[in-house]
Amino acid sequence: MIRIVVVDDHDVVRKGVISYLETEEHFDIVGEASSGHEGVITVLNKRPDVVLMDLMMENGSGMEATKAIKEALPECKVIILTSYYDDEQVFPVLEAGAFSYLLKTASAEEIVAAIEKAYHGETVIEPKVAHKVMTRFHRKDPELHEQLTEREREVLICLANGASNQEIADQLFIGIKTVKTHVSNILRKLDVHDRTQAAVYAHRHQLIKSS
Amino acid sequence: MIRIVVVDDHDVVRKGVISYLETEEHFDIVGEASSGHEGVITVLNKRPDVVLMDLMMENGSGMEATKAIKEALPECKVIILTSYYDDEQVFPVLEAGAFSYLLKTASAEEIVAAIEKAYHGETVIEPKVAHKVMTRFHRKDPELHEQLTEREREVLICLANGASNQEIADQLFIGIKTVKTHVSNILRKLDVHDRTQAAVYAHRHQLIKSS
DNA sequence: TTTTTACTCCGTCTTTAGTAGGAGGTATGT
DNA sequence: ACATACCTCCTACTAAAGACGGAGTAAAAA
Repeated sequence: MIRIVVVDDHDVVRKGVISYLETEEHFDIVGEASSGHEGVITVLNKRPDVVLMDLMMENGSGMEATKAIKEALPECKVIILTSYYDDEQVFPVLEAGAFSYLLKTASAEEIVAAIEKAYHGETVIEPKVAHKVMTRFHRKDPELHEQLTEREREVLICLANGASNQEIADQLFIGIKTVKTHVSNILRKLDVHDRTQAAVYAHRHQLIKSS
Repeated sequence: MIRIVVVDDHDVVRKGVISYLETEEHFDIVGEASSGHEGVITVLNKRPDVVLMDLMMENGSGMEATKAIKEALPECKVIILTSYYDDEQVFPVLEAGAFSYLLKTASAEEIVAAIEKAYHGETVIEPKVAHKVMTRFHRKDPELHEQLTEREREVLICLANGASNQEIADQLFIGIKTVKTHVSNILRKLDVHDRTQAAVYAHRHQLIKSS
């Protein structure tokens, strides 16, 4: 089952796409949203495998939503489904983390195929823009946590098990001040704003086994 | 591969048990410790499937360690391997979360079998005490998070995605004071001390998909 | 109807977390 | 000899989290 969320502010389009996708037995539409902001919340709660995202929406752009989703759920594939081809939009949204880029003129079969391919890690780009893209997006960004030192990794593991700074200090036999230094460095390197997000990061990236 | 940690303050016993267990190809001794306190840390970091735990240890009892492990990693099976049969000890340690209870007089084959059974969810209790136990430990404790209200669950999901109180307030369209109230109630109901532990709880119990 | 539960919000207080910047020690490699 | 990276600890500050107690509302259950 491929878990899917559809984000489009045009109700008719959204409902239509959904009802069609539902005819596919191995698709599971776990959520829908009518704005980028709603979309992010829905995606965070439902944690789908694939997101179908409209680029041009009234309140809250699909681009920002894509960026937010990509940051929070790097494994989640966002497929941009846009009304028209715009050179200005393509690259920013791909940089934002979009996985595939389709036009709404695509056939239903093409969209189904794109979802399946995305699920298996294969990108589909509209032919018109494909060649412009192929060159630039084969660099996978290095996992952020690879920047961490050994000690920082140890601290992160304790932190991600729910330990307070004082408890980490006790477990690693260092001062709480030192722990704070490490934590600050971890937060900076992982690009998160507090320890809870760092703990979430650790669990999402399986630095900690979750079950 | 069954991942195992051995905790025993008697070096000879510990080393002996380990070297025997290592002859089993499908066993992976991922850690060892010589005290309950060390044991907890090792288990949290290594996250084994099964823990062999001595009950009577000098510094830090196996009972407290068992309790700590069970709280942090409910899926981790702790097998108590004790020197003698003591009515006073059996029930507390089983209540603390021990999964099986063996005497050190057990044969190596019995221990191996107990590990394999524990891994597959089957409890082994020393015959002498088995009948006393069978009656009392078939109640599975209710998942703590079932006590949460709908709203609290929503808050927990946001929290476990790394949101601050203010961000939760914005997402749910309520005041930050209200969020604080909910968070306090969540912490109490989940029996944790801060939001990071609550986030960890949510990920461990799969209230949030972790990947 | 009364009671209970859930959700909302408030003020006050204490503790913890996190930032910023500096600083000394120890490796390690250039 | 020098530079770099890491680990350690420090002070001082600000912001956030959390505890505690109180309180109003609405809906559901007794």
